[in-house]
Amino acid sequence: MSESPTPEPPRPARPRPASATPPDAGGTGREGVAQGEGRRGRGRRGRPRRPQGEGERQGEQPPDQGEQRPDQREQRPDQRERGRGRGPRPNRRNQQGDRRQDRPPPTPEEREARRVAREKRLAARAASVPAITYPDLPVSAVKDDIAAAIRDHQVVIIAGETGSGKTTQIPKVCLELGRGIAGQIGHTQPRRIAARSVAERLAEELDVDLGKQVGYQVRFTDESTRDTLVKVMTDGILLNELQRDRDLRRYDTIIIDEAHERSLNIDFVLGYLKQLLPRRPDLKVIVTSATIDPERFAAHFTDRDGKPAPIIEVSGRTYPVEIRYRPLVRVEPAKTPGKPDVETEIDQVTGICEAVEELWTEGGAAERAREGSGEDILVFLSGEREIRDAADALEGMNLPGTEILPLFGRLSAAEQHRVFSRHSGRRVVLATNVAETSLTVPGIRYVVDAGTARISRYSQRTKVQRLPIEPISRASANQRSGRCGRVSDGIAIRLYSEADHDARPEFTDPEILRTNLASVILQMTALGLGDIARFPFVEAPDSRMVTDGLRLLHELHAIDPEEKDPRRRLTDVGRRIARLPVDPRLARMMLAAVDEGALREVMTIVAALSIQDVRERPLEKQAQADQQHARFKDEKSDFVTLLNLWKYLRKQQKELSGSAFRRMCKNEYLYYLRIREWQDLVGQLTTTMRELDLEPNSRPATSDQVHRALLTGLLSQIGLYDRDKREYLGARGARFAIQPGSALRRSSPEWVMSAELVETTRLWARTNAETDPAWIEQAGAHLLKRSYSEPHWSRKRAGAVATERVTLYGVPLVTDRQVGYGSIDPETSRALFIRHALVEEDWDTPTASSTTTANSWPGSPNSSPGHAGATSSSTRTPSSSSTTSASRRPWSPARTSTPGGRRNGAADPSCSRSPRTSSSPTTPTRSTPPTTPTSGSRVTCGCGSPTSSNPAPTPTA
DNA sequence: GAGCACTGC
Repeated sequence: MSESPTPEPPRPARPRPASATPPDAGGTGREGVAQGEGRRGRGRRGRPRRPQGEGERQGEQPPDQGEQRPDQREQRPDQRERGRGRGPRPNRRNQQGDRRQDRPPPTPEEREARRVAREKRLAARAASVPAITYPDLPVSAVKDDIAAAIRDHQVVIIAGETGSGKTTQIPKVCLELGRGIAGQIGHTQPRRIAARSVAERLAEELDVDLGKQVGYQVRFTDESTRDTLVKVMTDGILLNELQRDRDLRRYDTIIIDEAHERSLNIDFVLGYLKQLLPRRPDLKVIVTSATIDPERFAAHFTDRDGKPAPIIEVSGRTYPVEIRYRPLVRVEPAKTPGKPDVETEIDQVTGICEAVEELWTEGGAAERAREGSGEDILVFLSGEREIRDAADALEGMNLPGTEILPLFGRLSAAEQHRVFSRHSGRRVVLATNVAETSLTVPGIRYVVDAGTARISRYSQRTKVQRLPIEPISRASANQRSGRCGRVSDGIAIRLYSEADHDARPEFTDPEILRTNLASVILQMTALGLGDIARFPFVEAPDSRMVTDGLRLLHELHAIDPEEKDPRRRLTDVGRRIARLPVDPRLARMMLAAVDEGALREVMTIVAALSIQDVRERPLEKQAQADQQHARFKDEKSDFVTLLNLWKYLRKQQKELSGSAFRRMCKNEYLYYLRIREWQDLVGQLTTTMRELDLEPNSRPATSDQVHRALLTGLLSQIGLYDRDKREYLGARGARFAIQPGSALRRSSPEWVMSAELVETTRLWARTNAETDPAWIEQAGAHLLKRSYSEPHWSRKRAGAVATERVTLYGVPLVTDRQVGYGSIDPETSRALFIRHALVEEDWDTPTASSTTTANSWPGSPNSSPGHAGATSSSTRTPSSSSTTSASRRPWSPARTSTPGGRRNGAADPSCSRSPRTSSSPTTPTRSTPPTTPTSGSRVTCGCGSPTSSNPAPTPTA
């Protein structure tokens, strides 16, 4: 093991290897973990994993139309050459469109050759269909009904609980119907691990090799080929394929599994399919759901006659579960007869202990447990803290032969894994919602449901994500109690009353009603779907949520809010953000990083922010883990901390063998599989950026470059420290605190930007860095509000001046900057000029070498920065010789001098208004501050570079 | 002085 090394200095310039994927760390990474890991390395039959972005780009065409356009197959030389240059580049999609039109129509011979090839492919696919048998499962009993429904309808809804076998048997019914030949059968799952295991089971039941007739694709892993008949994938993969295959031509059948989960992806796919069906009459869609609410999906997919899609119900193979209500009150008979009984509330922990005790003594349970049959108890709680409290109390009960196990997402892999290990005696597993859908805890006979969960909600008021603890819905309660009826009959105790249960909402709000819609809106705009209000969502989001999504996209420069034509609303930046497989804020950072020359660093940070933290903090060893991780900390930036960690890992990986590296990870509380995912994601982002002709920097970027790029994605997540209240003032009056664990917790710098603001017990900022109001003013120029006070005549500046106040979402960036008032309020300024300069002659006649009104222009280098807060490190160097053409300004004194030299001369190296920001393709400088000169005069900033559209000062860093 | 859960060419 190495001694705490100091993180490396910035990475030296090193040519990038041809493959964008980071070098293999050795090992196959196949250890099973509770969640999240994908099978890596090799397929089951030793087939090498297909590298990302390399080799054939399979399946852009349906198997029966397998011909690929030449422009899709290879990069054309002109595209390759364009890659290095800066400046705007033409949209490739348009080029393809043009090219398609340019292509000469096929000759009859070509057409015939294609027809023959197609028939050959179809015959080969048909011949590859394996023999189909059905195991003894509830769904097998109704397979003929399902087959008939699919044959007769374009859309079929299949409702059935877990254990019915619908997930694995329906693809087989489809194959037997002859589907999967003309196109693939696409089968979506909400989670990667599910996609993989469904494909594995299907391949096993059909007795074929995984990756041949049955394949799967999840992020970073594609175990499917053009010859694959059934492709299982995450719904995100299907969504992403839309970008290249608008009509999903490669599929002849699409199965959307677990639709009741109603994730953002599922809702988007269902809406899209609804629109697609009339264009693809040959396409069959099967939507499967738990038995809750299949009617909603049936009604969504009405046919042309307005008839809802048929629903086929499949019974599940589950055992009866007895529900007992044990509300958290204790009823004692009234002491005086005739008076009502006395109810006293008990706390949740007591309720849990009593419920566990009740189940403990349940008829013969203890005896059965001794015999080794599953008698375990699963307790559902809302979060980590509740789990710890309950665990402490249960441990205190000293139940004989009993193990108490916590289970929540942030637990280390090993800790999560304990619930899958074999054990003797009894177990009480205390879990969050992970155990409701993502993880199946084996051997559960009893459930205790506290009836609450943390639900992610987007706050309309503060535009911030919240995680409030809420009563769960009836559907969720049903799902929880169902977790104990899988191996035998079970008992579920609900720590609330039946009346409480019945009064609860039927379903949890679908994600689309609870989340910021920026990403969905962007994808829809990029796909040319037009008006969001008219998109056929299963449940349409509130228009205010749409407005908020659009607002964020404007903040990111992704859309032009003034463009009325929705097809033209997307900016170049927006089009590129839509291509990048990360959150729009993070994608924005990457594009800004290109201009800053910091793409390599920012890509690493963005990938880290996109995945779960690779740093583990086991419950019992938090101090040791913190100590290990402290080596990487940067005092001013949690982002730099991530870079330090990345550099350390790369260095260790180079020096150690695969197994030694993994040992090191474990010893230093780093999660190997997430590190692999981090590296995979950096590889994927590198590839995608390269496809956009954007290359990473070869020279290491400075911290300022990195943070300026990050800031472009975090403009509404900045904060100004309020010393009195010891908290930060954020956008729209939000007040937040730095989360403990952030390196900035103690230093509390004046200005911070945060990668994530989440409201739990209070509004917390997680992953933060110090920032600079001058940078914010520059990056947020399109969002600033300016106001002016105390206009007066300045003898010294020979012009009207006023005090400027600049705010971003209500956060004061500048409070008392003295600026020229002429362009802001010409009339008042003119009056001041007449009264003071002309009438009172309060004016020094300018000499030939001095300047006049130019200095009083807002944004001219002589206006004081005046940034709020005191720690601004970036005071601009005043440049005394700026000038402007004043002749057209009616309020300016008649005599204006034009000092020679600088004007239109060579660029002043001290000028911060570099061409980078004014001509960059990714940073439109179009902005509409109220201070744009009205007369069209041109402001120069002392070095001759024109800045006519943006009078905001451009500070140096 | 602390955090539900997923997911993308």
